[in-house]
Amino acid sequence: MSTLAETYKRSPIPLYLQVAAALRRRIETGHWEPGEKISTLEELEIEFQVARVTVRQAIDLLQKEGLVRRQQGKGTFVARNIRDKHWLRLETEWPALISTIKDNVPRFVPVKNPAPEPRLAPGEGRPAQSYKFLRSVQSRDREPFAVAGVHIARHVYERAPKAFGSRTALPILVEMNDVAIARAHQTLVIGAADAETAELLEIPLNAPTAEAHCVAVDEEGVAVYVADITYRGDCVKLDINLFDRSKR
Amino acid sequence: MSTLAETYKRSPIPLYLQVAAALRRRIETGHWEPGEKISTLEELEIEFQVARVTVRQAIDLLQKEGLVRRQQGKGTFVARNIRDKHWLRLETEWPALISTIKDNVPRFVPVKNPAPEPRLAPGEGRPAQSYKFLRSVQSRDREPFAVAGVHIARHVYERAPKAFGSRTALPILVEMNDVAIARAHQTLVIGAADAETAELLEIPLNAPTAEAHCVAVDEEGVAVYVADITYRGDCVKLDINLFDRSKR
DNA sequence: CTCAATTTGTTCGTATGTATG
DNA sequence: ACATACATACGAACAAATTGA
Repeated sequence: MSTLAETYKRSPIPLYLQVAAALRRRIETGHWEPGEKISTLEELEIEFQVARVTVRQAIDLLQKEGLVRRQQGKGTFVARNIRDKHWLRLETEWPALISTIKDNVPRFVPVKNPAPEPRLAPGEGRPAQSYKFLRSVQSRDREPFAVAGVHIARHVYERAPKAFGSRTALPILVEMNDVAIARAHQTLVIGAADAETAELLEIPLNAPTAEAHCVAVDEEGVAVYVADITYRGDCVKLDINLFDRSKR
Repeated sequence: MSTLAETYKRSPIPLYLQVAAALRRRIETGHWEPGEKISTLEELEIEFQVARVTVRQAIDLLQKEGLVRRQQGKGTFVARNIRDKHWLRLETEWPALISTIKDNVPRFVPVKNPAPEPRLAPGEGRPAQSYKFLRSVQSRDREPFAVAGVHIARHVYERAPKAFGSRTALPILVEMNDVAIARAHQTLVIGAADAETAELLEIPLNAPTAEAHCVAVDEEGVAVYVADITYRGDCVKLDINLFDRSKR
């Protein structure tokens, strides 16, 4: 028995969209190179076990997206001018992290009242008495790639409110050489865009996202910086250096 | 004008599924606690700007999933027995990584011929002359959470074929104290499950995944271990230690 | 040039799913 | 619960373009 049908049924999403996503992926991963001919309708309808019209509907979508070009009697071909995915590297080491975000220019967006409380997991430090909450959208080439919700301990914020209102917060914190950061860490999970995030990032509702939760703790164990950053899932790439004996 | 409609239109996915996913997420993130009453149909139809029947349809789904319980005349309530999401921590540091995967018991699955060539990005080392390719499913509590495709340099594999056929490869490599690993690194992106992965992981086609690409290089600069591991997106959590002056 | 094989394009009928008011 | 409109999915048949024998 075909287990493919079971896989389809696991999702309530229309068949042609499931097929389209599978084909899109083959193109993105290079399974089919730019300019190359993809499988024929007949091969695809057999492989995916769906009707001819359904495969066509899926390919219609890809054509609208500019991913493929069709030619009657010849076949369907991957477009030649696919811009290779430009990844946004999320840094996993402190100095690199700071230096990459230093020059980001966030667009600050109004905060709905009341401002949310920072979520602090056990071991992420004691909360400060009060926080200033800022919300901003980070863009590159006019395209938004992340929304950040940042809590800054009030006593830290008050020392440079203008700076915090115009630049990303972490580098400012680092430059304050009398606010010593003792520890910083970050967790990362895969999530999905809620309505507000989807609108700010210009992505579909529930599109996959990377949700970073970043906390910096001062020498008294107080969490002076608590950020929740939601990245577009389709552009982030983590590069983790596990081990390097050659340099050390 | 409502920008919500635009957000909906960005996705071809049926409205009630988009709404269902949004509600599901509120429950999973704890926006609505177990046992708590969720918004009324009327509130939801206003918030999401859809017809009442569409909201009902969305909630029907959640009820089938066992996430909510409805009571005529009272409201809809979050189920009390939602098992809290148990995250699978992906380690980002070498010793922790090795020790956590050391005791994993993979289930090896047949490899389709021909075995794929390892993908090596620039800077990831020279390829070995030949590789042995193994494919396995990793599970926890009987639930599969990752599929791994592992390339092991042939000359390394031949020294302990039985071990490589029954345990995870990295710890075996580490134990071979004459095969010196000079560098190891890992990249991580968000992907989507293809048909084969979906079936092995028992998730819907195109469900979000975390795709890890892990490479270990020996002292001659040869990539002796190249793994592509696909994790279920709904269970992985990265914990990245950015900075810790308190211990060092 | 013609013919056949291949491949995409189009249409029809039917059944079911989605969304509204 | 009902009536309505449109979308999704199937199978089948036929049309049109391309290719090579």
